[in-house]
Amino acid sequence: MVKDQATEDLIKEKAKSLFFQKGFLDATTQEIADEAKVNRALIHYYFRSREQLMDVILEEVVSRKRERVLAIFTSDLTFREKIAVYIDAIVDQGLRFPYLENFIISETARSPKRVDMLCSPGKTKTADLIREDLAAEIKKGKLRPISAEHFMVNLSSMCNYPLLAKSILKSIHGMTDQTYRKFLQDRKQIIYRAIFQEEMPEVELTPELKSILTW
Amino acid sequence: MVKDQATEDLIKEKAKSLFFQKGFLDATTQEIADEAKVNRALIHYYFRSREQLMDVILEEVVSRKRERVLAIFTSDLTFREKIAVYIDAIVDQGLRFPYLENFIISETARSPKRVDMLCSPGKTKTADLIREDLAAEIKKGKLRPISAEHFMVNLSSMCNYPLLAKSILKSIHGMTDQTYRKFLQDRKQIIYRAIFQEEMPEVELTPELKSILTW
DNA sequence: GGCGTGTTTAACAATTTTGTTAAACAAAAA
DNA sequence: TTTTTGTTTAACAAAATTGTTAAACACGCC
Repeated sequence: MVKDQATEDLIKEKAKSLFFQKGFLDATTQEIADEAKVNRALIHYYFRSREQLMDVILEEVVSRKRERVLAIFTSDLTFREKIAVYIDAIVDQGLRFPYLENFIISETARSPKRVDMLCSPGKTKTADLIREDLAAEIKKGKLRPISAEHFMVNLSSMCNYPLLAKSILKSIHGMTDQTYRKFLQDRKQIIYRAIFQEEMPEVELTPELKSILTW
Repeated sequence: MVKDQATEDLIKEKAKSLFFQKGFLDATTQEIADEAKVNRALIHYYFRSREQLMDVILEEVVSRKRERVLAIFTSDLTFREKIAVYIDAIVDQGLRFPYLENFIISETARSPKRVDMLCSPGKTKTADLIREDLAAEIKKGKLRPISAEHFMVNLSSMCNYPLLAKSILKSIHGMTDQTYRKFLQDRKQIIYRAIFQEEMPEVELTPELKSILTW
């Protein structure tokens, strides 16, 4: 008999749901087991320890995200279309998994080991993916000079921070979940304008790109 | 005999140091006691429970931050000078207390109770502080139209996110602590330019403002 | 059916962590 | 000096949490 992949996946899925959707970033093995309706010892049977379960999940979710970003930036869209799609993808993901980014930030802040796992030297850097496109834009005078690193940090900051600070934002501005979603949707335009000082284009996705971005 | 304020403060200071500077966001009461070189029970004597110690610290640090922001935005600097000073203050604070923002984000994500404590209805919203200035700038055609809320979110995102994602950024770009500090210093200019498309002005602080911002 | 392999469970052990309490202690007040 | 009040400590209790293990179980295969 082979390891029951279904059960293993179930545990992983339920753990993710607790971490990313319900926001129980410090969920115990018991809570995870309850959620998956299995015995707690099963978690140790499949993943050895809580720590390793975290490793697997973090690794999986980050590499998926990397794939998606890679797909966007290696597509044959124009530079500005790529950025528009990137913003759209990141914000949508944040709406669907409200605590994913919090999880990544907390875990990487907690243990440096985790960071190394995610950012090993071989991995492609987003900044490298846009460097040429960016330089071309700047040369054409369509963008103020800026390094690829700072450009990416500006971009991902404006996409991710409002997701991280969700509860604070909601409270300060007295938003409901409804209005918060609306606010984030609006931000897509806002972010694009902050970067390019012009309106965000409508982008027609290729079926291939669409399939990678959908989940 | 009065409660020994010195001891109480010592515990608070050492806890903050663990949380904000050393990054032990989940430090136990024992670790805090060790750091302050006092018996663990003292923490309960002064703060009743770990939870309440957190409350006190979070409340204190956020209200201090609020004071500083308020001082900046109610000063008689020009709008653009205010923004320049704000960027400078937030980034410098992030360099001095690398985990403060992580602490705020984790704690507010963990328990909604904490959020309410920080953002009670009476509190001044930053967005309200800049609304008029912002409208004036826009009317003069010196800035593209944008709501005060989105403007502030853009601004604080670009200031805070690189602090939250410190370990990730360092790892991806192979930065040392040295180069990371440099990167953040450079960002001050970058952020200002991203917002106003022009160089950041040198600002002469009034002694009063300076004293509030220094700590 | 019986055997063997892999899965699942219940029970247990060990550790960590928080919170309480009673007693020791220090210093000011009577 | 004795009392009183507040501070500090050591020891204890309780709860939560992780990890282990041995036994029960399910299922394919001989």
